[in-house]
Amino acid sequence: MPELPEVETVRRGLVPVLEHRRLTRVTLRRGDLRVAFPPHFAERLVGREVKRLFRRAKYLLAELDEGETLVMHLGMSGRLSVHAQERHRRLGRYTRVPAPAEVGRGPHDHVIIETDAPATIVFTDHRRFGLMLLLETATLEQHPLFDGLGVEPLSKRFTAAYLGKVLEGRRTPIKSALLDQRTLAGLGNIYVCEALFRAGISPKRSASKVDRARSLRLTRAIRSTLRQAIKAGGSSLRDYAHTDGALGEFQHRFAVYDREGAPCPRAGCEGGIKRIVQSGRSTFFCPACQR
DNA sequence: CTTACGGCCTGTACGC
DNA sequence: TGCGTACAGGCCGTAA
Repeated sequence: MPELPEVETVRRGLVPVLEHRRLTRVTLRRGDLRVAFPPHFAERLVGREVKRLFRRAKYLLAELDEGETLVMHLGMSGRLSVHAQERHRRLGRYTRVPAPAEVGRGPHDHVIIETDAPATIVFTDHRRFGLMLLLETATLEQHPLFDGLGVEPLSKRFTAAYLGKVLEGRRTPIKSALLDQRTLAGLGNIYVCEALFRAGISPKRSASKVDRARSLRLTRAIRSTLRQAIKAGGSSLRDYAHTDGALGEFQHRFAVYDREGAPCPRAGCEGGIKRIVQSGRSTFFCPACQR
């Protein structure tokens, strides 16, 4: 799935069942994701409290007590679904009624996390490009996964000046440079295509030849695209869904992505959307308005 | 150093 | 219907 807006939407869905909650049970159904689970992964999580749930690039991070952080990445096809458990009052005490037995029983359900919300969270990933790790909070930024990531595109540090600086001297096309998480953290193929269209920049333009005016337009286009996508709950194409199973809506607003042959949506433009392949990935753009 | 490419997995859509 | 091929939102290791 998931680029920044999708991961952010999932994060918001998980906050009520994770933040300031305790992990009561963790079950691993299979252990062969892109990165193997650390030893005793499940046992180490049980009983821990989640202090906050935040996002860096496309990573979801649950900061736990005792100085450790649970790192989650959804890869291409990962999903996190929340199944609320009921709380019944019986004999003056609250008794938990577990989620139905079929929850977490799918062939690609890898991890089941129960919390005292009470709720069951299931991590599903049929392509197994996702990962879950437990890392020390203090040295998180130095870990190879995070060391060298670019700035967050929705933070104050993301400015036209920053963009100009990180694109300087790069000989690769702007499309490829924006997909590189060291340039900017969190963009993927969809939102790069959409932002370049909004900024009127050709995906084939050399990154080093994105001038001042263009980098200003691009900065604004990236911010507006991401903000609107988050507001729409992300884009649901194949695997992506919210934690409650609802679908995102932003796919209905794509100007270029997956619209090969469609007329360019810009008023007054007679051109059509073209698809090309750049470093092995599909790029969609309007050759008439993107220069 | 930078950049390009293949591979990791499985599922789905499409053409014959 | 069945089969083969291409492709999919990410990332990493290797090679040039």
